Amino acid sequence: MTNISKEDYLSVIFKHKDQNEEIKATVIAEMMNISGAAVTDMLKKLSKEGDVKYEKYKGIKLTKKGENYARNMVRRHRIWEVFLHDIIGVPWEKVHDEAHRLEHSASDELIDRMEEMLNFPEYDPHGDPIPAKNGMIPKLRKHVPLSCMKPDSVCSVVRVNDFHKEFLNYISGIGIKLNEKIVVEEVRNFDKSLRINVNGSSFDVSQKLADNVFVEIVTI
Amino acid sequence: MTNISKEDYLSVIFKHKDQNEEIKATVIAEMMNISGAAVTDMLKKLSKEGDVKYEKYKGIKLTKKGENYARNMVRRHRIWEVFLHDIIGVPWEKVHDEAHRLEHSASDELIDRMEEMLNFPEYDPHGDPIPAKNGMIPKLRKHVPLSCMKPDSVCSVVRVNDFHKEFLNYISGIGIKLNEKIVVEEVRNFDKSLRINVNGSSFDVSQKLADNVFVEIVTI
DNA sequence: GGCTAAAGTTAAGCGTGCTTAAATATAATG
DNA sequence: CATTATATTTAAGCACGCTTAACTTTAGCC
Repeated sequence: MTNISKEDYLSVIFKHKDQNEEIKATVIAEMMNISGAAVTDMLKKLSKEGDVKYEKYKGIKLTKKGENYARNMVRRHRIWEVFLHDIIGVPWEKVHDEAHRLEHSASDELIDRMEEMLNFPEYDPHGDPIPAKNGMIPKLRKHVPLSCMKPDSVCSVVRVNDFHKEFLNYISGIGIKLNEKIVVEEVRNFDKSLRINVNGSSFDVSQKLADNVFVEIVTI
Repeated sequence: MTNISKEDYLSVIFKHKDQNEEIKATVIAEMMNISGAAVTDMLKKLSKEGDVKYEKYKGIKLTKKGENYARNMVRRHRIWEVFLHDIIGVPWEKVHDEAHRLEHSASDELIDRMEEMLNFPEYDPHGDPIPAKNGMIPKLRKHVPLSCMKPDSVCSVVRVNDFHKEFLNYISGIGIKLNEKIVVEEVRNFDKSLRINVNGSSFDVSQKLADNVFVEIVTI
């Protein structure tokens, strides 16, 4: 098993933990765009190497070892993201893919040096927390999807999902960025679309969009 | 054939051109630390893809296509080297390996952006020329190995070979760096070792070392 | 020119990470 | 609880980039 594949599998399993309880093989396959058979295959190898605890038809769980490995990969990825974004000026929507390619290649030494240059950032450009070298993961401010907000409330962007490039491109185009203030002007019940005001300009956004922007409530 | 392997083969062939005429399969094998059989194998594939002109037992030559590909890889590598060295502060002797891992992963866009940040450098940290986006390769100043210098002559470092980490580490330890002035104080005929003065301090260096430091003559 | 050493090639095989198709286990539903 | 749908696993096979061992060509030397 080459490291890059292993790293990708472990990262996917690790990142999923934030959201649900135990990841399904199907989900891994989907996230990585590979067949289910490939997942079963790799799980056996990862299990043999002690990175996941895995029993046929039962469940998939990172071992302590696997979790450490994965957390470090997420760390590497997110430090690259900040570096690319803040230092090199790579635009929001391109940061993820670029970082994904680079995260496997840099030495830990280089990652640490970049982290230092960046002054030990706690969050990546999408608002996701960056695990520290010692394993600590910064807490996120309490946040809800923008789609939950009521009319005439005000909120501030804490995190955005980075699954979809077009989405990131679009929202950055209308001025949404981390810590940006959003005023919810109107919520339409029939389709849950919202009229929001960002930095003085108003835009209509779908519920789907609002589902993927997470905000801290400023005024209800 | 995955890109990374192809890229390595083409780079090795390309870089060799500076020195000799036509590269031998044995040399490729040595440089890449693989068997001769693997080289033959890959040459067939590269030939089929039109990157090298290759005839059994005859010779190995890059096609125009292969040369463009290779030149771009060398470009990528050397821009990474400058970036790592100048921006991130990676020490001289670690720059090559780190860049080698990264050169396969970055997008061309990122490379261009880094080049711009660096103000379109012409030489990498070892003094090797960086091919421009349009394919132009900066000329090197006229230079000779330090080992050719006569006693009481003065020279300036133009380029160093970057094959060996310990070597780079050692020479940087005694103050040798690009454009540094070196005064040759003494040359011993029996072993061709030299006593040189760098930045006020004197050191004895072997011929072997001096063979790998290339200098421009200031005073004969 | 003939012989040997060196260089290069072929053949067979291996580990990796996939694939598809078929088999089997689990979950969901009436 | 039986049946169907879904999830997972197995089996067979493939492309890749290697390896070693055996073979062939070329180059160097007398």
